[in-house]
Amino acid sequence: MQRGQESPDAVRIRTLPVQVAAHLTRRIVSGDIEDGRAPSELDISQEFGVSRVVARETLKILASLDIVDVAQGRRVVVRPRAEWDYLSPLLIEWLPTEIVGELLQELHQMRVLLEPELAAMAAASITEETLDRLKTELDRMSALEADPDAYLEVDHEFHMEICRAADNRILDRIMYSARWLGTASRRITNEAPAGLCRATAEHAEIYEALVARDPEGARAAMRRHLSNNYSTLIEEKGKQTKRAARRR
Amino acid sequence: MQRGQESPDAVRIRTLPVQVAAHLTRRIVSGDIEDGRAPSELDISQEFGVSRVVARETLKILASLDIVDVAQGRRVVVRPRAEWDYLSPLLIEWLPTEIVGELLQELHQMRVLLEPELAAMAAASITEETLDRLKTELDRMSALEADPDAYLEVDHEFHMEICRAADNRILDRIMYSARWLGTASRRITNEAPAGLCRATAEHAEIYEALVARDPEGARAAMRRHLSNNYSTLIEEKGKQTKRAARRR
DNA sequence: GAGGTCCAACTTGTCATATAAGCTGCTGAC
DNA sequence: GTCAGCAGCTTATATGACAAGTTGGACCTC
Repeated sequence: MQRGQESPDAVRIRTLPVQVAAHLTRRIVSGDIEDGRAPSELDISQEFGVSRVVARETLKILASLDIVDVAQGRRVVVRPRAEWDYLSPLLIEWLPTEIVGELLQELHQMRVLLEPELAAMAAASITEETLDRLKTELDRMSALEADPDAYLEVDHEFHMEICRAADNRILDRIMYSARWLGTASRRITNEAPAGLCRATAEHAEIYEALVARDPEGARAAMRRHLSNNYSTLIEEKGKQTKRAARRR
Repeated sequence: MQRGQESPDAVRIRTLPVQVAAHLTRRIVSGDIEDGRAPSELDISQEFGVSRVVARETLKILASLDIVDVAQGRRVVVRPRAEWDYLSPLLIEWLPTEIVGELLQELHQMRVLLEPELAAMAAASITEETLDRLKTELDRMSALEADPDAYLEVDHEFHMEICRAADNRILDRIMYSARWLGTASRRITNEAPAGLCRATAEHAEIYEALVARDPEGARAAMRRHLSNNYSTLIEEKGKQTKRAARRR
């Protein structure tokens, strides 16, 4: 009766163009398609047995990720990998885990640079309503420590709330992309978040600094939080590497 | 909609879907389309006199900018403006100038946070080849002070080179996405009479710190450079506002 | 009347075919 | 050797048809 209750792990059915784009991207990454020459609409429709419409939308998707260049009359060309849109969760899903792992660290590096400043900015201009919402989320988090997935949902919302309070659409957009990136990569690596208990305490510290409208305090609290995050990230990566090594 | 109906000053010929997407976005921004209800494929194809294929691609474009949500069977819905992809050059082109002006300042705020750190990171790991390229660009800039447009090209390349040297694909992508606005803001600032001369000196300072592999120095030099940029940006904005007021 | 089932209408997803328009590289004239 | 021009490739757009998913209301049950 009630709809819209998709479980987080629900295998979302993706459209044909997305599936084909995933295949092609993986082939490009693996070096199966030589740089500079990508298949045309006709090639794609024949090889994958789809209509030209689907082949066309596939190329549009790849173009929107800056993976290829498409123009009328010209052949499709693969763009340099350095220019691909690594902020897109779609692309991240298609990349091999070792690259995703690297990107995760680079993502964290970005968060370390931005989030403490965002917290400081937020402390200067945060509203009572936002503080109320943060408090609510704080309570929900401490109640959800047994359910990592649900916890992470609220965790992200907590961080995004602070980001929004900083009142900068560019920075907000960046963190919004980062949020999806984080969940996408977590889905790939299937990595269990650790240290939820500690995280809650750290969130509380950030909240207190915001309530006090103390930019320095908020910056410092956020910085502590992220540096703790980083250690667990590294630990988890270590475990993964070991697991991967054992599998060989 | 026939092919020659673009506005006269539109230099680049854009595809039909892009043109229609521009129209629709402007209508949404102006409040002409009530939030939460966007036109369907059929509505679009009838109203603009285009085929369903074009209407469809239009919606795909809007969806890729997070302006709308599209799913099979469901009606198209307009997403909250706070979640639109303000990092996309397409969207920016379609927004009214006052919003673009605000975004310009928000972008600058982001650069102030990121670029000094990028410079510091680069100083720690920069290669001789990159330093050589930076030197070349430095020379070209001082030779191009009479030609603002060409100067800006090299200016941009200089900043991106440093960004690339920091060796972080996420941060690189962010700065790359911001390229359009970066050049836009730099074009404005460098319209100021003494702008280019001072900018060249500041670039040289950054370069020297990188050669010395001095993170602190590079960070400080970049910070000075950006804060100078900012003062001229504010001045220019003031002038523009006055001009606009006079025109009324 | 409240609550649930089911279907018809609407919407997006995909297919097939045809034509227009733009680019590339080769041919052939000079 | 140079360059105009054409042939053959490519993407862009149009049209019509059907598949598949959603929505909202009619209708049925209790």
